[in-house]
Amino acid sequence: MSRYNPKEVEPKWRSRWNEAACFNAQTASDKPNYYVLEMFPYPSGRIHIGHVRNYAMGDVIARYKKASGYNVLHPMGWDAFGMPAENAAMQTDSHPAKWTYANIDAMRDQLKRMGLAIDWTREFATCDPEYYKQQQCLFLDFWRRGFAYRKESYVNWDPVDQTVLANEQVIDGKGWRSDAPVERRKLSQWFLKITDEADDLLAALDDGRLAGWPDNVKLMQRNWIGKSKGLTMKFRFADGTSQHLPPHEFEGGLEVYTTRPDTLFGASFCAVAPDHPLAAHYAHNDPELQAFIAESLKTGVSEEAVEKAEKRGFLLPAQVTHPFEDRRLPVYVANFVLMQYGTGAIFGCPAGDQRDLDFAHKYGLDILPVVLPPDADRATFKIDDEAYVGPGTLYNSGFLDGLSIEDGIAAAITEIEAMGWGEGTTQYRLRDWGVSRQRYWGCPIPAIHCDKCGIVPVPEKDLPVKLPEEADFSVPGNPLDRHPTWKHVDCPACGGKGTRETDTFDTFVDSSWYFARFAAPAPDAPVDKTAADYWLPVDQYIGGIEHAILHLLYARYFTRLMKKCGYLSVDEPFANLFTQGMVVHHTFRDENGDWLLPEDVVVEKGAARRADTGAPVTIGPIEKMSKSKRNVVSPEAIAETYGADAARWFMLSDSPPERDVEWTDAGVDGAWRLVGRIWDTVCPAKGLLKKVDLSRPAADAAEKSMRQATHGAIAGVTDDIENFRFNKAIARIYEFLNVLKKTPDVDDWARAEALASLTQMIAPFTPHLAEECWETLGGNGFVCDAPWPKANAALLARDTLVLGVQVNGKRRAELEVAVDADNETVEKLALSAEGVKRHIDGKTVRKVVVVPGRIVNIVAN
RNA sequence: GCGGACGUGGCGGAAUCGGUAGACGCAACAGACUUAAAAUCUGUCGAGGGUAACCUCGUGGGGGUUCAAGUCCCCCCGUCCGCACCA
Repeated sequence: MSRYNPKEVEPKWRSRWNEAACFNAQTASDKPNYYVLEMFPYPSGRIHIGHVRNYAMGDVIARYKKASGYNVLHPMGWDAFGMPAENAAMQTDSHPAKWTYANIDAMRDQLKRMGLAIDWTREFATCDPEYYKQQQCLFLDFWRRGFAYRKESYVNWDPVDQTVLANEQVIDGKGWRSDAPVERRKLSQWFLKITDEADDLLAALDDGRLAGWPDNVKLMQRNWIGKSKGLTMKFRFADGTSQHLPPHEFEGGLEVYTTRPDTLFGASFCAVAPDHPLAAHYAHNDPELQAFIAESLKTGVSEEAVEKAEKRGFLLPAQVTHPFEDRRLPVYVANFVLMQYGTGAIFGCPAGDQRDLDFAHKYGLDILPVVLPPDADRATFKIDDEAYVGPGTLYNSGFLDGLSIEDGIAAAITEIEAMGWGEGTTQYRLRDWGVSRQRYWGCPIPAIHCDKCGIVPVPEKDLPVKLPEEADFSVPGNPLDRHPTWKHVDCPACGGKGTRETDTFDTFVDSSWYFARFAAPAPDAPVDKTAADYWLPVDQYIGGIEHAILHLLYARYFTRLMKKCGYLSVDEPFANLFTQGMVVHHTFRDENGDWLLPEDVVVEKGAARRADTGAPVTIGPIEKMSKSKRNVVSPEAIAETYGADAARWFMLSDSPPERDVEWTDAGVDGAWRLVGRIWDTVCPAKGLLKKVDLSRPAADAAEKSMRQATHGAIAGVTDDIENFRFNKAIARIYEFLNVLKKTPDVDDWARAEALASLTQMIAPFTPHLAEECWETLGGNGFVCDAPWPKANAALLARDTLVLGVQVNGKRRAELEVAVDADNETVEKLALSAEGVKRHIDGKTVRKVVVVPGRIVNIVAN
């Protein structure tokens, strides 16, 4: 028996798969189709062990589905635009394209060495002009149909990266990548009208279209979209307080949005956001107000933590009238009102809203309770420091008195609508998607600015708008904007002088439709419709939970737009979603604060030092592996020593796939031992499949226990793979292997069945080893083409089973009984069992509970 | 603050419907092989007590429902994630 040598075996099978084009998806096939896709990687330079885990999971599914008779599409590509390439260009004085393509070459090579069942013929990078040309086509289509527009707006400006960030890229007031405090700037930006689709994006979360998605992701998206129903109404300005207001902006009054119109009778003030036009109007001649506004805007974005709870306001000269009662309400500028949500103005009901209550306390405003809690006494119920937001009955509320909150809301809306002061409306937290980035390394937005014609689309015949090859990356800012020639072009409409749009797309645009391009590449269109209809939606999408909101929401939105434009027929891109956990590791920094690779650090007794110099090292928190913090573990050393199979096996062992795992070096040995054990088990059976005809019925009925183990394993492993329980599938394979080892004397037929099944079951996990075993056993063709074994139901049934017997809920004995034994027999046997007799001796048996096939419990005292 | 998930041996984790807690792996320990080491193989491995058979305790803490609770209910503690002045 020769020792298994992955260094020889693994490359051999990879080249054989390659020659046979084993994993290329069929364009025409009568098999059912299955599209499995992992979120494509950013080409950061090297793959790390987290990538291995991610792609190994998809590979298990791909190989399992292929063996199960599907025409499988499992493609790979590169999310290749983005800032790191540009930063690298700045630092190394090279070009982002060069850096990116070099990284892609290196990572493709590494991924290929993992033995993934990928159709590499469909590979592309989003920075390929053929891809981004089609993206520009899509955009022109969207623009033409009114899904894209420009608007002047405040943006989140990252002062370090010198770029605009989406709201969702701002975390705690800081840039998601740079960690620098974000500033506000006003720029003219491109937007996609994702809010138009908010309702359908939300509805699909609940109506079964996303039944294959995890609940937590759906919940996050639901919260992100943040739909609320309420009333938009105008509070009329009181006589004599509005004569200086610009009439076109404030005609009819001050517009506010509320979800609680039932509390209108409790209103004691109105407030507008610091950046509301009304505030701006009065600030014009009021330096004090100007200062207040400036202060509020600053804290609003960057230092919310500092003055978190403090509600501050500035009283305006204007007053408004109450819609139902003859009284006036003061109007404030308040730092806790947000311009971006609703109308940027509110009415305050201190009794029913904590913020309003805090504000009322501070400025001495009336606090009139209007909701009486169910068990409260209206004579004594009072609001002190806590607003009442619970259920109850309306009171102190004129025509709403006695109504529930729900009925009160409806009645108030009806009344306001009848008065013509406003109407019931729906609001979303979700805002339109700003897609402009002031960067070089992205897909150019195909538009031309002309003094005469305004903004003109680039004609399709002129696409792609390619990035200029020469660019200056030596200073921050947008290299496209300062390029000497690139942006100067003729206006396609009038032929006069024009300038190109120098913004490029947010890279989330690139990743919003790549799955469609993989499935349906076409030379002259974004997608080939027939192929897209065949493959989409993606049957199984796999990726990190960190993309639960942004990427997944944008991709869902894009799919809807592409459907509206006739490119696709589905509106949901991903039928089933699995969010795998991340591989995490401690971060390490040396005395200078520089990040260190784990392989350069030695940790002993909780203290860390550099492997080379012995200098002390600070152990940082456990974080997701990322290139920037260098807490990455390279799979190369592992693959070099133990082979790709051991690395794959190890990454899928032990931990449930959805959970984060902390990387430890310790366990790889176990995976390597497994590889050796399987090889040692298979080797002595060389050529067995040539001797035995497994298609004929079993030779000997006496081998039932071996066959039961085999078929039990098949059933279990199959079920576990189907349900993404790879760790359990692996545990079952170990169990089966243990059984095989403990039953050396079985006939050839049963042994052949066991070993063939074992080989097939490990094939999705350790594909090279499986092929080598298959060949050794004398199997036909590739094991990856062999049909997945089917568990025989007759062999899963047992004749006897072992029942636990409890006395007063504590296990005292075990019984082996026939599966079909009746309760009386079981009860009799249980009562006479040795361990049981000891515990009921001298007691009276009060009750015997027999749960067939599960347990017996004897109650005695 | 709001919403969600989770808490099981030294470690990762298993336990499908409320039914024998700790499968499987890692680490550790002991033994075999070896001049020796590595590799491999065999065995032990929740805690406490007992020569042993076996007994007691045990799934973050406290209470409850039940013949029976890791699992269900209530309260508390802790960890993680998402959102965070959303009117």
